[in-house]
Amino acid sequence: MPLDWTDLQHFVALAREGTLSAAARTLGVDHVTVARRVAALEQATRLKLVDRRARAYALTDDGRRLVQAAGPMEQAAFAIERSVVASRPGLGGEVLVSAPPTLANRLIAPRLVELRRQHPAIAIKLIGEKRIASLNRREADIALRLSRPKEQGLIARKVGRFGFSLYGAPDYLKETPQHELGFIAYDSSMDTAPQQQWLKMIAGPRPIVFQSSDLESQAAAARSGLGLAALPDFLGQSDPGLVRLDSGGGNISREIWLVVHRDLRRTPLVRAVMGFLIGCVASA
Amino acid sequence: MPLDWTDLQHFVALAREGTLSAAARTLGVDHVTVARRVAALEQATRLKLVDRRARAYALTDDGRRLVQAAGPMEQAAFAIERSVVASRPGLGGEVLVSAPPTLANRLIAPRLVELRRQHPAIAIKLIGEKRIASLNRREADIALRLSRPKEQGLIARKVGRFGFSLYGAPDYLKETPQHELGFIAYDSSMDTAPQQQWLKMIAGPRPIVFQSSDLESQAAAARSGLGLAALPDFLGQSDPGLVRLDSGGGNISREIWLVVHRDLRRTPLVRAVMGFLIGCVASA
DNA sequence: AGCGGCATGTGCGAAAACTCACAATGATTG
DNA sequence: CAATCATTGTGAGTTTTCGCACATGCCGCT
Repeated sequence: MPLDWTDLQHFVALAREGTLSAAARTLGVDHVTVARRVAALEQATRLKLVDRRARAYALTDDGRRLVQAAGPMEQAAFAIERSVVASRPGLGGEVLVSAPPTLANRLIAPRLVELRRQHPAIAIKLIGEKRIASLNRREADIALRLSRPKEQGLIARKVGRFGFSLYGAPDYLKETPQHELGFIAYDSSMDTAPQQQWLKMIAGPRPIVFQSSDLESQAAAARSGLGLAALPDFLGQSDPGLVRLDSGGGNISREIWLVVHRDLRRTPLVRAVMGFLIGCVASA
Repeated sequence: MPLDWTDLQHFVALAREGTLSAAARTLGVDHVTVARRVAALEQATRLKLVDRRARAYALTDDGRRLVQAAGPMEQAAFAIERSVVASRPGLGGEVLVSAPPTLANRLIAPRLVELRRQHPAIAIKLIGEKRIASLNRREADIALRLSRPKEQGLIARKVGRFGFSLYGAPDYLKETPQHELGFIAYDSSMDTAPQQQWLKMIAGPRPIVFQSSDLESQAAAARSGLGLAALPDFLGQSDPGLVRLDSGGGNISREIWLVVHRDLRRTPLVRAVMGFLIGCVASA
């Protein structure tokens, strides 16, 4: 009798995520279940697949071979999930949308009511995470990204652009001389982002007084008079507690890319949501 | 959360086998389980995948699409099973061998004891069926066939040849004039087999007095004096109750092919069994 | 060095899945 | 046309599987 495919599924998830807990999260089960199913697979194959180490599991040679053989199976499983979504008739069902947090909160979320009015049966699940969701693994059906993705099988389309400017509280700007201005930046994990490098260039020798991974926090800090933050114009312009400062040092802008998997691009449901998203970012 | 792979496995089995019962047999579960898992898959995908008809299930359009998408997944699963077998270390474990019934009974089974003496840890599961087992689906690890297979990924090697001759009981041959001889043949499902066509050519207008799908039955009938049967020489020669008749009309012989999947050909365990099988048929 | 976060292992209770046995239905065959 | 075979459907009982809660252990940070 054949191997249990669920055992394989759990094992592949463990191999990809590295830990029982992470694998359990992606599978929507308890970590104990993952451990049990992997043990079951080891017994069914009579192979030792993992070394139980303290903090994380390590695959044995046999385990690596099995994962390699199982890679195509997982890809096929993802293709099936996409096929299921693509088969959904009409304009009803759940669509997973991934977008950078600020885009999600400021441009999309406020206008979801419009979509719901037009297509009451569409339920959007909006994932506002900085981590780029994998469309291949169907962590999302549609994604908004700030750069063109390079992955296989994905269709990307430039749908908008927005500029960054320096924003601060009006009182702060009035009271503070140019050379004493403080700056608000991303944390160092974003050092490679263009807007971060642009901000640091503008700041020059002047101090960075606050770092946050979250743009909303930076905006709030700027609003309270802590310093200047590089914010998207769609965020800064609409905030009555902030004014735009002409930085003098040129401006920077980023593109917005709409990304969808090839398998889903013709699905009515997905197309409807894509149209809605384009409307959201066109105004930026 | 992702689809349950076991649901997919059961659905694919149902689609391939056509009935709940047959799918349940290949999966080693009860037919109720297959029905329940397919229902679960329908609920998870929110698609109607099968039409419950009286005698057998019929796939809907969505079901067919899903099966098509799942085909690669099943292929990958079979590849994994082969990979598991190929990973087995040393000369121990179970090997599934498929061979035509007579070859299995007469050439292989009597010599299994030799293999067991040489490699005590090898357990052979010998499947003596006329139906050709699929090596791709891992219904068998090694197969002996009477013709070269055309399937992808399989390695075939000619390992022997055996001739057919007419055999009958000595008394029957002495007492019966040539033109009154009766013949013993396969049933009509084997009409395309060369030995069957050869027998009918020899028989000419003379009657076929008995048909059986089983060579052993034909031999037994011939032994009892019912008529002449076309038997492999390795079978007829070793039977003291039968004598070979020079048919005059030329002879016929069939090749024996040893077939193994490419993924398994280098596995020590499989190689050992292959060597044993070659030894079995070389004497034919 | 102490502490917080994250990961794994264990025991138990609850829930779900599976098997078994039997009934019903429809197709095929003599 | 009856009978038989194979399949699907239903209900009951039992096994198994799963999730929760807690304990333990390791790493990184202060």
